[in-house]
Amino acid sequence: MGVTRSDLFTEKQNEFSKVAKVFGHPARLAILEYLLKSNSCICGDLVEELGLAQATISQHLKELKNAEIIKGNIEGTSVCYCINEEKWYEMKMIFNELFDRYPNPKDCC
Amino acid sequence: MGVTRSDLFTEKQNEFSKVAKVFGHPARLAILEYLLKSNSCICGDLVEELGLAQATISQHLKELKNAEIIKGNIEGTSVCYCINEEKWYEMKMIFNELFDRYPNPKDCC
DNA sequence: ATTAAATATTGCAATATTACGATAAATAAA
DNA sequence: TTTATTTATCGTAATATTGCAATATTTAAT
Repeated sequence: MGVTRSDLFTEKQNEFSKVAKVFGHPARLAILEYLLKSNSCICGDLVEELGLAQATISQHLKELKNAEIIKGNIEGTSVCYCINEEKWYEMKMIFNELFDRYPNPKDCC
Repeated sequence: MGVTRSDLFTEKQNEFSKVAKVFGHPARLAILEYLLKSNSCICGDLVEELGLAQATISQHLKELKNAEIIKGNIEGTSVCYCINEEKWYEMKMIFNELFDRYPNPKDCC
């Protein structure tokens, strides 16, 4: 066993968790924060900045791209990465939708 | 190797990713959503509701509790779980802090 | 055409996560 | 005290993730 039972959950729950999982690694957060302050960068910048191996950075970039959180534009031999604006706002929205569902006043045990 | 290089990242990044990781499984989202609508519940409710084994639910509850996202109060033979209000608002805040860091107007590649 | 530069992919080892049956622990009810 | 109820923990198997060296791929420059 040991395989996530996606069949038991809603499409929304599976989608949300997939996005959240991308935030669930400090290297990917560091990449996003670097992109937030620099607007765009190439893989090599991140290798220098973060101190992880090039292959590792590339892998994290791939996951961020798969989740559509970032976009990559080929520019010569390098790839210029930046945050995907649409997805960013969509994420902001769905996270807030969740956070705002907390009942107020609450009545806890 | 294969062990996360927490030493390379900031305390904030490591903490944030730890919280995000908890959101990164549909079962835990389902648990939180159930708690949001019912205000409180016991482990058995979730076993029925979600269809995962009791041991599995208990494990997910443990992770949610470790992350301080939920609290558990012993009531007889059962444990009443509910959302930790303080942590909930704290999470809302730190996620929004991240999302709001997106530069506008942006200048992408 | 060669060489250089940048990124992606492959292959592998280490570690972490997920799931569940079995069992333990703790309290309530009889 | 015995039994029932509820949750936690243990043990284990399957799967997923992380990291990096080595290599492949792609385009630019010479």
